[in-house]
Amino acid sequence: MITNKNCIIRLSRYKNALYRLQALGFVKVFSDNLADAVGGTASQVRKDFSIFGISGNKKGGYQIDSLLEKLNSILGKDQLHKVIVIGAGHIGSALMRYRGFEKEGIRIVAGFDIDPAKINRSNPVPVLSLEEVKSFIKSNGIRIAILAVPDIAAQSAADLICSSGIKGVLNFAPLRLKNAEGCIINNVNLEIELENLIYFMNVTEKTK
Amino acid sequence: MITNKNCIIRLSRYKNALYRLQALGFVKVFSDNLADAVGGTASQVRKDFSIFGISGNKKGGYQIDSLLEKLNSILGKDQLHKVIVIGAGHIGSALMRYRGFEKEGIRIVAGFDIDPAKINRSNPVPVLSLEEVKSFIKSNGIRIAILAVPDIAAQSAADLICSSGIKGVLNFAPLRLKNAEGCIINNVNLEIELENLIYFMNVTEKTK
DNA sequence: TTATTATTGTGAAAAATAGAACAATATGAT
DNA sequence: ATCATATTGTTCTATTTTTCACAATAATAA
Ligand SMILES: NC(=O)c1ccc[n+]([C@@H]2O[C@H](COP(=O)([O-])OP(=O)(O)OC[C@H]3O[C@@H](n4cnc5c(N)ncnc54)[C@H](O)[C@@H]3O)[C@@H](O)[C@H]2O)c1
Ligand SMILES: NC(=O)c1ccc[n+]([C@@H]2O[C@H](COP(=O)([O-])OP(=O)(O)OC[C@H]3O[C@@H](n4cnc5c(N)ncnc54)[C@H](O)[C@@H]3O)[C@@H](O)[C@H]2O)c1
Repeated sequence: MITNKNCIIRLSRYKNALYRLQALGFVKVFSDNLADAVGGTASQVRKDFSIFGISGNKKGGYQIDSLLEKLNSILGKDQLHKVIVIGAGHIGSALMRYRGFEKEGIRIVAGFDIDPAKINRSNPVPVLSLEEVKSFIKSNGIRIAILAVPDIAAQSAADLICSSGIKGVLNFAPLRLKNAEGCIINNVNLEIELENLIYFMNVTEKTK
Repeated sequence: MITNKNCIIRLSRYKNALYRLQALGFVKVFSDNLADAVGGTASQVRKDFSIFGISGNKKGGYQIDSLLEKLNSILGKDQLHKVIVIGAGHIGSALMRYRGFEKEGIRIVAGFDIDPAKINRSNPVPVLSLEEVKSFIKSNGIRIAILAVPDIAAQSAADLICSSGIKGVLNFAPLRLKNAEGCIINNVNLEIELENLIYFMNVTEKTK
């Protein structure tokens, strides 16, 4: 089993680059084209493919369409993923209004909030009461949730949705959540992203 | 020079955990407490500290206050960082309204948009015209920008701000930007984050 | 004071990841 | 039909990152 997160991120990048190349009319691609496109080495591209049993043609490179098919299958993109958002505040609303996920086969189907003032059943993405979340998850077979509630509420919200059948959570609250058995929690911590950027800005500055 | 991004992210996590412990009244901490708090191993905590010349006391652990001082200094948190946001749309507005950055010494001082309808000089965080961005960066000594414009506009916006003196960019547009010499661009790609989550959900499901 | 214990700091080992090298081979040229 | 060339697939090598292990030593107890 591949546990290398960076490797999987590269697969996503290859896939995105391939769509761009395809849109430009290209039919085949070489490992060094892909390396250029995502900022890696040709050797790593081939190694990544080799790990997943993807092969091309000696001297002929890779057929973009069949390569995309394989990558999409590995990345689970051969099906639509329904996602819910917990917390319809600033971040939650921005995500619910974002139309860019659809083209990736990711559809935000509903938001949930504890504040009655946030509830709106007639939105393009309806915002429902948190009390309905359990039954919504079960009856719609939802497996993925984005957590965008205040820090203080994040753990209890995570517990609630995981016990309702959610298998993967993308958490925006800047704290480490205890994850329930069988549920993966990934974090998007923007404070830390900025701190990281600042660190590397400072060291490159000093080195120069 | 340390180029290990994960290591720097861990330093941020240690720092955050230390503030929580401090708030709970703790004065000293051991490597295994920190390991528990951030989800790592005690020896990695000590190794991370050792890399940066941070030392504690044999049998006595680490003094939280002096440890925080050192981590904060490494992470550049002994000064306020002024940040601008380019693109006052969904994501940009959410970030500008977010009050959680202040406690991290990160202050969003202005937003910029190309759409006159988005301009609002009386907001708590004013939204100005993109035409003003160059002079704003120079006269306020801004070094960091968050890029939250549509994909199609991202490269030209990045070029503009980097040539105006920005040294670090946190980019939300889901594409790889060519970075100008002397300017670091880090990406927050939520599509890829979700894809990654889906991949690992699927493999753990299959393995189980 | 001396012994015991807990914890650090770090060098060495192991594991994971990336990169280089090159044989194998398909393609296109002559 | 043969040769030259370009590109893959994979093995081998190098680098990076993590973990282990334990001597050094400070704190505490006897
Ligand atoms: N807004 C940002 O730019 C930003 C940046 C970084 C991190 N974050 C983090 O993202 C999270 C959300 O931030 P935000 O700015 O959107 O906050 P927000 O206050 O705007 O929105 C939070 C929403 O969650 C709802 N809520 C509270 N408890 C709930 C519960 N138990 N179940 C469901 N809904 C609940 C609130 O009613 C509110 O609508 C926070 O943890 C914050 O730290 C936000
Ligand atoms: N909203 C989300 O949840 C989300 C999620 C993932 C990625 N993103 C990415 O973040 C970026 C912004 O998304 P959004 O939803 O906030 O878009 P948006 O359309 O709501 O906002 C973009 C803003 O940028 C402004 N703009 C356009 N060109 C500009 C320029 N050259 N300079 C300055 N401002 C300019 C527009 O006027 C608009 O106000 C996009 O690249 C998007 O793909 C957004």
